[in-house]
Amino acid sequence: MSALLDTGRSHTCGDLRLADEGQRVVLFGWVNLRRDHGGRIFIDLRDRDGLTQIVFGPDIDAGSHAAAHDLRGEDCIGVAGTVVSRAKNEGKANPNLATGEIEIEVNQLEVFSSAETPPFDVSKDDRLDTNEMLRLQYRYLDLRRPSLQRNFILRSRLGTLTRLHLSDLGFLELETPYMVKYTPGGARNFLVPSRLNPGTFYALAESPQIFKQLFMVSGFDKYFQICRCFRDEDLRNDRQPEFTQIDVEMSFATPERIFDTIESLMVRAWKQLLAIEIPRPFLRLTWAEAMARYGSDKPDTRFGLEFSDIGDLTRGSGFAVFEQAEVVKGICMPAAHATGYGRAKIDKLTELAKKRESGGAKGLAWTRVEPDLRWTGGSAKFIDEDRQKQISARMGAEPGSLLLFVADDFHTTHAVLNTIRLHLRDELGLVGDSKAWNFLWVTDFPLFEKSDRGWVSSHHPFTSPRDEHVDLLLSDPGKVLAKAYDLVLNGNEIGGGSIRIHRSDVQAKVFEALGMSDEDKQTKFGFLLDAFRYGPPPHGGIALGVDRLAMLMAGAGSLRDVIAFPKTQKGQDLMTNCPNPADDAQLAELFIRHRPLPNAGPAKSD
RNA sequence: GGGGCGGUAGUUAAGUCGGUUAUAACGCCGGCCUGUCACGCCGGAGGUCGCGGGUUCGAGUCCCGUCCGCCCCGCCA
Repeated sequence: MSALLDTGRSHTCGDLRLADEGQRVVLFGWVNLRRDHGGRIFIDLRDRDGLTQIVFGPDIDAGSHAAAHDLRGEDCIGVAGTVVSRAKNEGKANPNLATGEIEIEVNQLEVFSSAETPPFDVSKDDRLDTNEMLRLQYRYLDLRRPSLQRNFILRSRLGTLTRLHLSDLGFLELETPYMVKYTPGGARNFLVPSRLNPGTFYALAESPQIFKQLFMVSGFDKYFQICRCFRDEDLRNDRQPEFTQIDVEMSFATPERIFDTIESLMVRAWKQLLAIEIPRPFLRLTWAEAMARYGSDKPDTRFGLEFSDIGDLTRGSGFAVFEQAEVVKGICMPAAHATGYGRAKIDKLTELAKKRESGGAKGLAWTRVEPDLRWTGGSAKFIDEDRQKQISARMGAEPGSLLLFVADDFHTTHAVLNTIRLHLRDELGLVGDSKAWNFLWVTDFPLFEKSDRGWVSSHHPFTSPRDEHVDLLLSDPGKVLAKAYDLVLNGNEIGGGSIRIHRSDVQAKVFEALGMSDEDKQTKFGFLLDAFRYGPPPHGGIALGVDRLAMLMAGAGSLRDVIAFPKTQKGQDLMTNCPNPADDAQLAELFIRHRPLPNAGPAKSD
């Protein structure tokens, strides 16, 4: 039996202040750091709320003092004692601690459990520089660190606030299945074999998309859910195989009504969780404009270096590189940054521009701008002076500016200049310690994208085209714009959605444009098409990535720092050693035959 | 599927041109210490240099293969 446990905790380790002096308190927590001076032992006691210094001495309580000698880092203990002012107690306040003006003189110590020496230093929290493999293997210890605890406390509050806010606005939180019908196309699914139906599979839901639309058909006109989604694609720093989204759908929606809902949620979250006021309405850019000015559908609008289209000015210049290209665009580096940007750095940029993963330009043209806006160096000798001045003026150049050009097809030019622009952002520290939060709606995405298998949906096949483009669906699918939108924050896509199709004739045309056979439609989405025969309301919605939101709000460097038990880049959980092989009996029950693998073993065996 | 970076003590890292017993800091263990807060002082233990093979008189170092981690491209309706 534990006396202290029965008494109960009176305060957390972040609670106590000078005003509490003289109180008898009970604290529970972990030994963070221990400073043993012989006759005085100081311990920083840690819980998720903070640190409190506790003091042991033979004159305070001989038994506790003796026992404290054997305490070690990460022991879990309970203490009872008196709150005293450090100043009055021949000590000094610690300005680095919220509780730094007081300490607890302990006269009752109980060791709930002692800890082995941890594999890494839990108390050192300033840099999470331990090998991430080890951190993930001992995730429960990693999660004891205050910086990670802060992230998860923030994340928890974001969820609570979202539920409150959307409920206030009249939304219902409804659940949809995670085990759903397998429909190939789109993101790769995780499959779950069905024992009761041998040879068949469920898929783990990659999104609640179709079900939330059916909720609209059912008349639950405002729905939301904070739900998990599963996609069997390769991982990235900001991509995990299972992730959480705030899923929202509204009947009788317009894009503006959805923007209003989401903007109010974001503003409230930033205000309550970060004490930051975000101005409304958020900036809006059409997809075409975003591509033209930034070469990206998720532009970072915290800094300039926007593109200039100079195709019309280079026509007839005689400079083959420019003349033979479909699109000629440039970025103007202001003199302040261009000074000291020497030939070596320009060569590095050229190298970057040529890399396949940057977009693979044939080269990077450049020049410097003179006081009279004429050029020197680089491409100067290929362009006559009149054109030089015109281009300089178009690009907003000043004396000393460095101009960078890419001339290629539409896709390559924009992709490469986008890479260059983001590279310059990081290299020149253009956003640096900026506390800017630039929210942006990107609207009017193309409905379809060209792929090697023909036209495919940019968003998903239930996305509504703009009304005036319905007639183009079959005649000129590439020109059709969608009632689709993304929410972008500082260059990160944090959400996306659309107004959906609710008219079966329009849906039929979209399926046709996508080259889906009648059979295909019926097997994959028959139930949805059926549902739409019974008075579906016009509707639309959006999904926000909770993990990315939490990552940005917390200032975390990786999605893994806001997911409690994340997977590695190979999709493994190093703590539980998952995924792992299933035994033959279970496989037999599922009618799955075990075949020897080419080269692979279990997750990790040593 | 492709490109790049990395793996040395419990942790973080150094390790030159291939050459003596593989270093340092922190942590850990023992001792001393009544005002520290990254406490201090004295002493000590701790290594399959990711793994396998090769070159060499000799490999942490060079070569080949392989595993794992991270970042990026493809992929993510």
